[in-house]
Amino acid sequence: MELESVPISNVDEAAALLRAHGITPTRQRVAISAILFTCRQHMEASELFRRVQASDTSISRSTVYNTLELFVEKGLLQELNLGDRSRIYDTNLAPHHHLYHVDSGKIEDLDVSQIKVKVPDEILGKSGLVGVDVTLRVAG
Amino acid sequence: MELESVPISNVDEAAALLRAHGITPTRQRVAISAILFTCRQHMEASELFRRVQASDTSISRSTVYNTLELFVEKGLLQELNLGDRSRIYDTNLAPHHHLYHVDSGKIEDLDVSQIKVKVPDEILGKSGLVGVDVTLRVAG
DNA sequence: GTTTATGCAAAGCATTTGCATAACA
DNA sequence: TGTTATGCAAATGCTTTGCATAAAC
Repeated sequence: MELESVPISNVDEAAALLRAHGITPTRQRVAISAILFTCRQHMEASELFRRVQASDTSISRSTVYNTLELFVEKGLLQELNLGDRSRIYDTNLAPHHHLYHVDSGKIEDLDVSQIKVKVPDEILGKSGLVGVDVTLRVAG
Repeated sequence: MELESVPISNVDEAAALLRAHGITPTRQRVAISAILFTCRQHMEASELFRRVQASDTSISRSTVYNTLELFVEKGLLQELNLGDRSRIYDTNLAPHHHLYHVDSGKIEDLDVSQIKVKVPDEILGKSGLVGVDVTLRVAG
C-alpha cells in the first residue's frame, strides 16, 4: 500500500523534516532518520540500534531509544503492538491495520478503509475508544 | 463475559483435566493448573512463576515456562499478542477479541460475536486466513 | 531401565536508568 | 551560562538454554 511517511533521500531533507516537527536536528537524529525513513516500514528498536552502529555514525543505545520515543511524541513514527517482545516502530503514520504472515514473519499494512469493523456502543460503556487494532494472521 | 475455560476447584479435577488433554499430571503441572484456572483470565508467565513460588509448591522457572508451552500445545491455553514484552496466557479458549484499558492496563475479553469484521477476499490473495485479532483500546 | 519431566544456575536479549560529559542556543 | 542531548556502563526484567538429577511408566 501507499505510505504516508515522508521519504527522505539525504541529510538536508532529514534535517528539514525534523525541524518541521519541532525537533532539533542533531547529527544522531539525522542519522537515525536516514535509516528509518529510507528503509522498510517496520523496524525494531534493537535492530535500528544495530544498523546505526554499523553505519559510519556511531550512536549510543540510549540515544537511539530516546530518539525513537521523541519521534513518536512528535508524530514522526507510530509504535506498534504486534506481540513481539521488542519495540516495533512504523513509519506509516496513517491509521492502519496489519496483515501478518505467520510463516515468514512479514508484516504488511492495510489501510483502515480495507477492513470494516463494527463496534456496538454498549461495549464501550463510559470509556472512549482510543483506537482499533486489527491484525489478520495469514498463512501460505 | 462467560468463560469457556474449565474451572477447577481442587487437585483431583486439575489432574483429570490434564489427563483428559493427554498431559501427565505431575505435581508441578497440577499446581500450575490450580493457579491458572482459578484465577483471573490473563496472566503473564513471569507472574505465574512468582505466584507458584509463593504457594506451597515451589517450582523452577524452566518448569513453568515448559508447562505453559505444553498447555498451549495441548489446547488448554491460548497465548496472546498484546504488545507487552512478556508472554501472556489466556484461559479463555474461545476465539475472542480484547478490550484494552490503556489507563489501567486491564484486559477484557469480547466474544467474537460482539464485533463484526469484514475482510475483502482480495486482501488475502492466495494466503489462508488463520485468525483475526482485534483489540479495542479505550480510555477513561 | 528408558523415557519424560524437573531443577538449577547461567546466559541471552531488549530495554531502562543514572549520571557524567558534550553540544547547543 | 543554562538548557538540552548524548554516551557509557551497569542494572533490570523476562525468557531461554544446557545439563545434571529425579520422577514416571
